[in-house]
Amino acid sequence: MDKDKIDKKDHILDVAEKIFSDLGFDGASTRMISGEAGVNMAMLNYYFGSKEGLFLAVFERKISSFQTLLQNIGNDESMSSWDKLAKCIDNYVERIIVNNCFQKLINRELSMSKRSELSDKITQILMVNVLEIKKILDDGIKNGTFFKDTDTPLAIATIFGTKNYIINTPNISSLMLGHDVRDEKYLEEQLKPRVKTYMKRLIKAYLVNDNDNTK
Amino acid sequence: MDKDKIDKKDHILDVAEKIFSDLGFDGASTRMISGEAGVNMAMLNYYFGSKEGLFLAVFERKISSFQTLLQNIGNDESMSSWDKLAKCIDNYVERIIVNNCFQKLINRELSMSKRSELSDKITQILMVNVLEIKKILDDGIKNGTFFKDTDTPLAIATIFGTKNYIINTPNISSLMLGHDVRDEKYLEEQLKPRVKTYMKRLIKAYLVNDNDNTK
DNA sequence: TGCACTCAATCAATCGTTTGATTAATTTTG
DNA sequence: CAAAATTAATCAAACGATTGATTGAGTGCA
Repeated sequence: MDKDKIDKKDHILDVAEKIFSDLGFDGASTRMISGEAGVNMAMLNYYFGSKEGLFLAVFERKISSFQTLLQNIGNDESMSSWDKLAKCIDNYVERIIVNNCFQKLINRELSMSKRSELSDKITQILMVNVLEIKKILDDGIKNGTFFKDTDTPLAIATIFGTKNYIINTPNISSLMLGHDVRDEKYLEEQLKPRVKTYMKRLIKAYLVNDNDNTK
Repeated sequence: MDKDKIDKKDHILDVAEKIFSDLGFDGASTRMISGEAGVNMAMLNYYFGSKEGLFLAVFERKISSFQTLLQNIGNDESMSSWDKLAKCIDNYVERIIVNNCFQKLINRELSMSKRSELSDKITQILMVNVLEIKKILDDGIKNGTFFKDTDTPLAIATIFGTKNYIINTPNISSLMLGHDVRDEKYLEEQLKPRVKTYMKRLIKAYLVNDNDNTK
């Protein structure tokens, strides 16, 4: 039946996403993916044409779900600049667990030196998030809520970069934290609230500081 | 002569570093490296044991000088905790931006979770640097210089993560900053001092804050 | 029968590594 | 000192394994 075919393709994409995320494009083999997915190896080429076609299919599926997710970021006029930013941070940290293996894929692709159509597409989509936060920061500086000499681009790099570091280098962050950051229970119950608290305190100390912050 | 042998090994390491950085560990082949370096393929195994051994040799050469630098800072009794940390940040920013293509490689390999042998060794080497900074932070907390409720592991994640984000996602950070972060002149003359200033101000605001920082 | 799907078997290419022979350099020995 | 013995360095060739991809025979359903 048609639905079964779609389910099977989707299942292959699920497995491929995981394996590509763990091992990279070169490190992942088509045999491994087909074996893990429980399908014949020839199915990958039959469905997706090639290994690269499979990789692109994984990406496009994720990106389309990303785009709809981004649409419900609204601008609440009743909130202060800081409350908006705090809510952004909370929401952002909240989402790191759901897509964390895909996040690794995205960052690895973006770090490749060659400029591809794919990385341009990813950049464009991620910039929506970035610009959302940038707008909040700029507004807050304009209305005097935030430190006027704030380095906005670097502050954004800190928010995204800190999270990326924890997720993308799990070996190191696990050693630092004393727990396996890949353990979902620990992630949900301990690390998530901890990162939220830390990130807001860090950013607030930098942005909303009324003593001498110039040296 | 002995010096020639060292020069040849060094030349191989130079070439290997470039190719590994461009293509990743899996993407780079031993044939490509030996061909580019103008040596017989067997020499790689003769000198470095294996492809992985070659990679680790490249890696250790890169990081060893930074490691001793960090240790010298940490062991300097004449500096305050904050001055030590500030110097670490300065040196770190100074260093990574020069070697940014290799840094990207390291992060790519680390983000692949399953390759046990290689990533474990990289982790082990990088942890020396992490622990050096952790020691400075812990000392500063103990002697009252730093905020007592500092989340040390996450603060470290911020230092490393912010820098990683800037250089690993050059497309995005270039758009944010309004300049191409891959332009070496801009990197050297503008971005580097800017990141140093920002990073120290950010960390200081978080660590050395005497007003209410608990909410 | 016709069509979409599935499979084991196999393809050529490339991978990292090993081998055995050869040359260059060094040390030991008479 | 010179010949001999030993070690180190280098090379072309080939190793077995694995890679992504293809084949052609078969499957079951419409």
